[in-house]
Amino acid sequence: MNKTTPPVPRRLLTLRDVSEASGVSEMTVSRVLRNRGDVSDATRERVLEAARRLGYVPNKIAGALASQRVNLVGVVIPSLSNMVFPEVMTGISEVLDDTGLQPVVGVTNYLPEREEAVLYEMLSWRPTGLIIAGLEHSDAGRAMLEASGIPIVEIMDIDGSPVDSAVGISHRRAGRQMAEEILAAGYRHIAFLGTQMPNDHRARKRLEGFEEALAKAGVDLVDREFYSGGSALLKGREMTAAVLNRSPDVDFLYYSNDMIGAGGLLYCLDKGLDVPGKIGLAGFNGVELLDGLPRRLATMDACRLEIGRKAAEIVAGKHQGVIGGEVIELFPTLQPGDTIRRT
Amino acid sequence: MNKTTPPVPRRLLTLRDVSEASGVSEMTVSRVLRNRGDVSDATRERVLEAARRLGYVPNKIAGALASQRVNLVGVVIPSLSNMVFPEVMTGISEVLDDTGLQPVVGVTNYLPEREEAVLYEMLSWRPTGLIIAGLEHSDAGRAMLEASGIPIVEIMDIDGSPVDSAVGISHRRAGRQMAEEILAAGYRHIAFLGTQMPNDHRARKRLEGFEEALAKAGVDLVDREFYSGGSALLKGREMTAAVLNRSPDVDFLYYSNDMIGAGGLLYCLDKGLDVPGKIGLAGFNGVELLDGLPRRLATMDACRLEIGRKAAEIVAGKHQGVIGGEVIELFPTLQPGDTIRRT
DNA sequence: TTGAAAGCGCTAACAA
DNA sequence: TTGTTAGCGCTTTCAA
Repeated sequence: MNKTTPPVPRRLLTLRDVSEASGVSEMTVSRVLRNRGDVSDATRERVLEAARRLGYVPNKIAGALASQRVNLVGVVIPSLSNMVFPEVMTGISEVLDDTGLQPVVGVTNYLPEREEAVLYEMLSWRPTGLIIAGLEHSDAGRAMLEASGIPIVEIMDIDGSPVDSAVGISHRRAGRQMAEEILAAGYRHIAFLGTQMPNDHRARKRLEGFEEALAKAGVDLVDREFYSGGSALLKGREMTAAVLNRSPDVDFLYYSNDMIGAGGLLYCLDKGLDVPGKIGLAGFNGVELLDGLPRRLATMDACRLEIGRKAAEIVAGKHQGVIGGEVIELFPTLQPGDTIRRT
Repeated sequence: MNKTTPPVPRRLLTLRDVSEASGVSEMTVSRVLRNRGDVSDATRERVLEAARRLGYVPNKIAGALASQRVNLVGVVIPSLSNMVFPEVMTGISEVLDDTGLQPVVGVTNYLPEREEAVLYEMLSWRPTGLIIAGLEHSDAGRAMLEASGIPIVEIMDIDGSPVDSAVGISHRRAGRQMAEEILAAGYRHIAFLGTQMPNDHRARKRLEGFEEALAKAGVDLVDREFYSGGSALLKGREMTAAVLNRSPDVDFLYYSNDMIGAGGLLYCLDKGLDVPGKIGLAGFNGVELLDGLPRRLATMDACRLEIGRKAAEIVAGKHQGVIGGEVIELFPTLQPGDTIRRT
């Protein structure tokens, strides 16, 4: 079948094989392959040639055990499918790429017990550091983090007490800010549309901040609607239809994320509703998808890229002089777009 | 600060610590923690209690080295941000969750040199198996895969020669099928809009198949437009505007993915064009986003979930009796939606 | 049912 | 600049 396949070894190659093939001690081979210590150019060449010819791939398991060093950074996030975490990952990768550290992703699906299992699994590989979304963990999870002895960075959120370091925004404040903007524009009959996720603490905090600011102005939510599963864009349409039917006097729709907000916007435009005159809309996240919609949905950027970058910097030890335990708050910008009345 | 933090150990715990705390040999502790061999209930309890109390997390590095077994499956994909790979990951996780195997993701950004680096890094952890997108790899990459001695599953595409096993669809055929559908509907002035990505071999093959089928009917592409970077939805609009300006007689727009297709659809609807009467559109992937659009874009489902599942099953050894080297072709369904004329 | 010895493949530390 | 020795923390194997 294969004409030019190099002879498939019956067992995996070890340093010893390269050592024998190059006539140099294992130790020197190890030095060459790690670019460590002084090795003569001649020796280096011999070793590299032999390693290449044999197709040797080092065994990091043995290396890590011997050196007590692992170039892995655990990243624990609730989901990959909602557009926000891929961007966080991008920020993390950007920074780690220069450091020799490798991110390893674990996904929890917003389930505390999954988080615990993922954490246990990750920590058992003794990573150099760990980045984890959110400040809320099970007691056991928190205990593991505390006992891990490595830098822990909790990301996305800063409304709470981190185990070690934290990088994020205040979702409570973000909710408040949006509420204030909406009130300032004169809307008073406001509904909330969000995900049915008891463990999405950030969405919960945004809603709390939102209602708090409304209450301060003597305004209560007129209606609320929750969904779970399915196409967010479609759900946004359906929820919006439901709310507008049930509460015809509503003049503002606050969505817990941009995808359902986009669905709501498309629905309103389909129906020929006057946006933002008769009815305003706002989402959250600042996803780039919004740029292509017929009208720009009001939103707040969640600083995803920057959160990833800063978290990676902390793990990589780039914030020198700090003994850990730093909290970095980022400040999202409110993008009023075209779906909030100008005042 | 912390009232109830368990005493933070100055060094990480080892089996020996649990052994001493429970008065049982390391070997027996190891057995208990792995549920292996016969251990009396009394001993088991003592050990588990001690491990829990100390907050012991096993060191998988040492375990893997000693046992020559690693419960990791490498997954190498080009990108996390385009909606298709998260779904593949979901399929993989679904199957692996029952097997004790853990996926570890590496992202290549469609760069062959990154792929090579990621592969090297992954293989150096001696995973149980490896799932990798695409059939095209650098020579060195292919050599590493062949020498790895583990099950390799190349996914998404079957138009080529796999190193070992493969699960995917024929993108060439998918392109042909869509072309035939479009021709059957009577469209003749067809343009292609896609990504500017020399290393997106699957998009390339779809276009090749597409043009091949057109040629068979004596039809040539009227126009083509490529983009890179930015919001796909917005780019879809811009590209569509450009094509319609440049080639006013175009009656069909074939997009290389659903996101730009969705942008194009929104643009056409904005402009009040008669879709699908005067102009038809089609994308590729079958992303759930499409469900929320004002009109359903024609597309082909890429079988992402199923590809992930099948690949994981192969790696997990669930296809017994097969000695490896199996190729599983899946058959995407063409969803004509509302953007191709009915004939 | 439990324990003791050997060693997985590599690297730290030291010696030559 | 190169080599030797002694583990890293666990599991395999074999003995008790």
